[in-house]
Amino acid sequence: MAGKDGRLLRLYEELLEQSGPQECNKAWPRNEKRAGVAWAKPCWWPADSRFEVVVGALLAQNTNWKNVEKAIGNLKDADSLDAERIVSMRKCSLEKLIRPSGFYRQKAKRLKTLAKSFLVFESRGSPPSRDELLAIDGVGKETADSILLYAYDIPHFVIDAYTRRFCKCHSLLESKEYDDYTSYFEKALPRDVALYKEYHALIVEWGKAAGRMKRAD
DNA sequence: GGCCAGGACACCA
DNA sequence: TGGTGTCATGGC
Repeated sequence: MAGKDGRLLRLYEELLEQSGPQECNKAWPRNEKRAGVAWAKPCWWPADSRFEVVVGALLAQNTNWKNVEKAIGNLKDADSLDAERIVSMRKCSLEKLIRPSGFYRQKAKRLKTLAKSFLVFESRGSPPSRDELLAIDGVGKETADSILLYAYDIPHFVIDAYTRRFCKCHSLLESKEYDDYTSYFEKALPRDVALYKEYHALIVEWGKAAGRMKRAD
């Protein structure tokens, strides 16, 4: 572990001890219909398929996860949580289904574009690169890293509002640059998908608990 | 009624 | 390059 930030690892161990593992290692059935990279369901990220992770990553932008769950629930109820269905359905119909997630007009347009790209990645049988994701309208760095880590098991540490808050609270780092956080975490931690998922999940749960405590004051 | 929540992008100086 | 406005719902 030479060269790695011991403090970040110690904080990880503390969170793990306090909250327990957020992500189990159990391999789930490969339930993707199409060819592609093997899909093992991540337990912490609530999704039944790779495409559901992709949809969740986009819909979660600047909104509460409960609103995302409602939108995804609507898609499931309409039997429309499927890339081909989303590509082919009318935009106004998609808007109605994802309305609870907020910014629904913008997200419906972007979701259709993302679903089209998803089909390309699946049909060629290889995961997207980060640059390919970033070239898609509505996919920024956080969304791209969430998709790579949770949908494709590619080690990119996800920097979200909770991660920034965690770094600030523990006086680790404070910056406006996304890449500053990325390089901090990825230099300090061993490059490991399970570790990245678990650490991010623990940070999110830490952030939610901190938020609840703050509101209770 | 106001604030916040697992962002991204366009526009302007 | 940095700041600001826009997109919008739902829970507390």
